[in-house]
Amino acid sequence: MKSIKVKCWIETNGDKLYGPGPHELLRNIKAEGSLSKAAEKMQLSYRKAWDIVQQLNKHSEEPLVILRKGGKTGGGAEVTIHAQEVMEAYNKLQKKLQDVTKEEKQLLKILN
Amino acid sequence: MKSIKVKCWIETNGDKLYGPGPHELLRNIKAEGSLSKAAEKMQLSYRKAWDIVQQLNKHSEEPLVILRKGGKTGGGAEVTIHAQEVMEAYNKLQKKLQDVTKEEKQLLKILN
DNA sequence: GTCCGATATATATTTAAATACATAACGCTT
DNA sequence: AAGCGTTATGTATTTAAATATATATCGGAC
Repeated sequence: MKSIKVKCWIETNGDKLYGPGPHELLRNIKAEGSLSKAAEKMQLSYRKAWDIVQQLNKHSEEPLVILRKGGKTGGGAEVTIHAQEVMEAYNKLQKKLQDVTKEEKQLLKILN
Repeated sequence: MKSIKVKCWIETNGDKLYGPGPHELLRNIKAEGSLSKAAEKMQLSYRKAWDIVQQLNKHSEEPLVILRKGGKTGGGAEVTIHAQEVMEAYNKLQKKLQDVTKEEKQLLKILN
C-alpha cells in the first residue's frame, strides 16, 4: 500500500551534514564501541563510515565521535555526550514530522 | 550557515512514487505544455522525465499526465485536474512540515 | 506525400557513489 | 620483539543512475 515518508537532515553550505545515515551510524557506534563493527552492522563500508565521522567532527565545534587506535582492545570508537544530545534532538524532530504525516490523509486518498 | 531541510514523498511497495522530482516535473509540464520542454527546464533528460510520467500514471488509478503526439503542435503534455489536486495536497503537506522545522531551534543550536 | 515538432523507446556512454582491496600505524599484551 | 584488533588512508574496482545518441512514430499543415 501507499505511505507517506519523511526525512530531515542538516545542511551547511549545501553539504549534507547530519541525517538518517549519520544518525544510524552514531547509534551503532554507541552500541558497538567500534567504528568497523558499527559500519558492518549497517552494511556500510568502513571507509564510508570513517568519512562520515570526519565530516561530522569537522563541522561541529565539539567532536561527536572520538576514535582511538591501539591499546588493549586494539582501539575503539566513542560517541560523546554532545553527540547524544544531537541524537536526541534529531529523534524529537523526526517524531514531530512523523506526527504531521500521520494525521495527513488527504494526499494518500487523492493519489489512491 | 546550518539549516534544517525536510523532504516528503509517497512510496508504494518500497518504490518512490511521488516526491520533489515528480512534483517539479508536473509544475513544469503545466507551465510548458510539453514534456520535453519541462524536462529541459529542470535539467532533466527527456528519457528520465518520460519514465517518471509512466511511473506516475501506472500507480495512480486516474492518470496524472496525458501525453499526445502528432497534430498541429507536434504533440504535447497535459496535467490532469486530478494531478493538480495531488500537487496542491503535496504543497500543503510540505508547508506543514516546513513550519515544524522552522520552529525547531534546538537541534541547530546544539550542533552549532 | 513531405515536413514539422512533439512523443516513444532501445542502446550506448558517461558520471558519481559506493565498495573492495591493500597497506600502514597505533598501543597494549605476552 | 611479535601478535592482536582496531583505526587510517590511498588506490582500484564495481555498481547504479543519469545522460547521450539514434531512430521510429504520430498526426496535422502545407
